[in-house]
Amino acid sequence: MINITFPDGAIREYEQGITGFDIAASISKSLSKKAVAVTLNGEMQDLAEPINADANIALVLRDDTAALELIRHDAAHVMAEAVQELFPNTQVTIGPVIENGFYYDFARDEPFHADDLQKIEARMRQIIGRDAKFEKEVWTRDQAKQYFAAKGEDYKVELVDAIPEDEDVKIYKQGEWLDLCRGPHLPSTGKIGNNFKLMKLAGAYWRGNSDNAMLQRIYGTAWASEKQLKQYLFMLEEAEKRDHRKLGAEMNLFHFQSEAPGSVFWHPKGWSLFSSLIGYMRRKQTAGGYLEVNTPDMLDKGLWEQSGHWEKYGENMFTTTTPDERVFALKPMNCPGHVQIFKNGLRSYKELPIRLGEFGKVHRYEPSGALHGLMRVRSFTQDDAHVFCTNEQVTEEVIKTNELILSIYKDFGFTDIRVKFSDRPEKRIGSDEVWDKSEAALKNAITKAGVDWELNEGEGAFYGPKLEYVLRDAIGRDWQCGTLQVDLNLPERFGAFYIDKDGEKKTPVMLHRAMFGSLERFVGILIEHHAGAFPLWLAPQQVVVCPIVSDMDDYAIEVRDALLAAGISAEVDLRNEKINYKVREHSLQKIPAIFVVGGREKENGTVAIRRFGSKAQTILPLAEAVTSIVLEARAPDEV
RNA sequence: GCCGCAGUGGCUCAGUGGUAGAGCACACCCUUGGUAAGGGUGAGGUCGAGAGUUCGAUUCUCUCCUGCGGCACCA
Repeated sequence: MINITFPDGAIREYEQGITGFDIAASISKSLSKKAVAVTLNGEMQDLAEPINADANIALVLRDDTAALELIRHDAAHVMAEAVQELFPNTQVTIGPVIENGFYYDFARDEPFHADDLQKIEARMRQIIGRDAKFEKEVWTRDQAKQYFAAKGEDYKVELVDAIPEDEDVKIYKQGEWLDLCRGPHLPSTGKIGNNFKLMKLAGAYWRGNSDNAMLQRIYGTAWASEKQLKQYLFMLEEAEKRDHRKLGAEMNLFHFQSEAPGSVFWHPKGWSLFSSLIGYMRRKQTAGGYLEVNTPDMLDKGLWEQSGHWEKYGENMFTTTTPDERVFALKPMNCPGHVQIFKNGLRSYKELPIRLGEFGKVHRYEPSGALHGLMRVRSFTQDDAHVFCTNEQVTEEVIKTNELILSIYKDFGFTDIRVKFSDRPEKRIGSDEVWDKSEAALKNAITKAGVDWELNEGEGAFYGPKLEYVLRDAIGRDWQCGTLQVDLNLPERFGAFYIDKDGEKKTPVMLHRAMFGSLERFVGILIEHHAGAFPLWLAPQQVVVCPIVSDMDDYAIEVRDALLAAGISAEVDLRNEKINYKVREHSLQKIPAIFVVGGREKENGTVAIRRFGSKAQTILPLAEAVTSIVLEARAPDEV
């Protein structure tokens, strides 16, 4: 007999080899119907798996969050079966659960088409209707390899080979179909339910490696209930409405065109936003002890060879050859330029730390398929800075920078921040000893700063380890923005030094950091975060004044001028249109405030204010209205 | 870069092997209307680029460019 402990602490005795299903049945019939799996000492397993020793168990019911993973995983299996039934010459590869759903990668000579998805989905519903049991078998390695080889499933053979020697080769059958799988699964396909949808087709490399074959991936979403599925689909629609590319065009902020792929044409309103960000950041940096500089966009190839960029970053660089045959590269980073400023003249330890900031526009030849609106471009502006300091100052500078970064995100309403620590990449410069030092220094500093971080192995910059600040927007999407890197390599390569107390030359440590990261991307994030409805301080156009009839035009202009004089960006809409029309149009443009002026307002020297997102009208004397807008339009650092 | 899909007036989209249409936007006229689309008239397109098939291509084929969804890469 074995002792089974339940979540409420109750202990019951059962015969050895009893299954989760039997245990559920021993408690109640309804429980045995609802249960889909069991966690044994915290690990989920099949309901049908025998339990052979004392254990803590908890039954997993179909509506539990934990069951969602099984629903999605099983949906992937069913999709694979459906695909093989419909398209016999298709190999199956892997099909994991992902956030919100699942996918399965297939190898097939013919491409799938969008309308195949409906067919596959219909077949999946049939398979689910058959309600076949998921049955686990343990095979020998050879048996599995022979089976899959005979079926022409080359990828599965490779997967069997990759299973560690001490692990069983598990097979799950669902009716006639079977797959190599670690499990666990639901009791039967019927438990998956019908709340799933195939979403899209995509190419994906086998094992995520671009040297490997391109497979065909089908993505699906699956949920426990219809309500959840609908909610998810609704959320996707909402996200689409916020798409910065769509809003950017509608709100006349910027555009792209094919002659400059990946480079932005900023329109007046978009540039106003962009400039507000720079103005804000300039104030924050000045307050933080930074000095602003500006360095050349194009520098001789030789300098990039010296920095190591030519070798390690060359494939991302734009170059140009002048009529006199010199080769220049457009800067992909600002650091080499900043080192030149540091080096220009003798530096004393008394000057350190020196913090040089630049709103530098960098150019990077990004793979064509990576381009994506403002989020991924080929030329972008960084709020880049380099802090030159002594070894002893690293910790304090990292802590300061970290504080500054977090306070900035907070000003923009981002409080859900994750920090990733990326250590040495394969493609790098400098010795392992130097890397040991710089990684330790950065780790030590952020630990002191009290930052929780997760390791991002091998993702550092080629010259040093880095922190990446990932922020989560209003609808739960993550964006990488800030970065903070410790660099012991470039200063040495460039022969930068300062004279220390003892009169000796010392090589400074260089911290690279950006807070917005890319201004372009940050604007994109803000557009999506606010769904285009910017807070007053950022809104490119803050107020529009609309006269109701043309007799009020002169007063409307007076109101507009009062706003302009107070530093508010305001326009007046004198068009021969009804007030309804004007309100609609300016609301679609998400202008934060519409000042409506008619006969009553003109007579009383007031304005009727309608704020974006509300139908309410507030009547205020003009001077008061201007003051309240001015107060609200202050940047967060000026409040 | 790789896989798949797409590219028609400023925007959203319809359509055809015999050189194109709608709505919105735009211009002009009428209308002066209190908080999400008043009415009329008009102008606007070498149907992404190049080549091929054809008597004839925006439509079919190929190549390229750009975009979209992923993958890979990354701020």
